[in-house]
Amino acid sequence: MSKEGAGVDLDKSLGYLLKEASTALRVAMEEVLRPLGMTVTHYSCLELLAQRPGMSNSELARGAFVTRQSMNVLLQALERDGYVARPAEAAVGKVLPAQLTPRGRQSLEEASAAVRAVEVRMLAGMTENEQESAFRALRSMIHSLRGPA
Amino acid sequence: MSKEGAGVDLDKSLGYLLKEASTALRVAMEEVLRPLGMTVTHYSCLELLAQRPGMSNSELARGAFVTRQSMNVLLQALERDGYVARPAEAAVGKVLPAQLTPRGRQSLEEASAAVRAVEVRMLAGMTENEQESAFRALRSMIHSLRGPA
DNA sequence: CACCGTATGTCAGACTTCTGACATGAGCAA
DNA sequence: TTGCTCATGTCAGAAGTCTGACATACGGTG
Repeated sequence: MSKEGAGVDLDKSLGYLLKEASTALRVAMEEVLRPLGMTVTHYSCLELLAQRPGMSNSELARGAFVTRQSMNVLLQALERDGYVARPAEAAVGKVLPAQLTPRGRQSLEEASAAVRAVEVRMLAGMTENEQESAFRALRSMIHSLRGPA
Repeated sequence: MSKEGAGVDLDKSLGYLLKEASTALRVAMEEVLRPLGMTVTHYSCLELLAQRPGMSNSELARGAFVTRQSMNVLLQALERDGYVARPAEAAVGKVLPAQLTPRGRQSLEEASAAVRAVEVRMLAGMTENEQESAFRALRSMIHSLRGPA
């Protein structure tokens, strides 16, 4: 186990650290969601629908950071299992607004509590100011990355 | 396109923002790596090997945040294509130390420059102090998430 | 009106990554 | 020594996600 190499500049890369943090968060979420029989994307979809009922498949995909094809697969499963309901036909255009069923809402409740606990744990040891500046830093990175293609 | 809903607290969640930033970074990296015929994991593996020659499959997996099974699949492809070399048998134990071939080193050079440019773009508009505090914040989050299982 | 660009929902196939499992080898303790 | 624990490399199958493609529908401009 060669633990010590050169002064690997990966240790100084904010990009690498960002991926590391994101992975740690995903792993922690998977840990608490697995006992509930839920994946992270699964949960994300339900959470988005709880906060904005009527979102379309494509909107959900953007909100969960996956392609609309992936979200479609998930939505069909969630619909089949009774967590989500969509009209059979679009009232206007092709957009099918999705909604949580009572079962979906109930399932989300446990998951949401578990995920909130993870986020609280993640922020433990950070002051309000530190959280605020981290928030602004992440916003800035996102903006810069998306800007000049 | 209902863009305005309730005051979605996802907009205030550092966890959500973390995932958003990480996704933006991954997308930006994929954009510049695709013309080079490389994926992010592909690049990560080569970069790790450049900085710490002789890393094992399992070590590389941890460094690239994937399972050792996934890294093994990638490593076999990289070996087949001549980017990486591993001894046929372990000198001691089962660990097979991997190394970049000249071709791997050359391929990495272009990729590394492209990725560095992305990171520079990401940090544009942030002062040295802001970067430093973002660094500490991410480190803190990682530590807190991994600590109390 | 017709046209074109954009966005959506969906299907199909391929790729990547994961989980589960097994055998091997190092390290340590009894 | 024997036994136990942990880590590693690897194979096989399952699950998730992606790219590519198509038909459809809206919104603007000619």
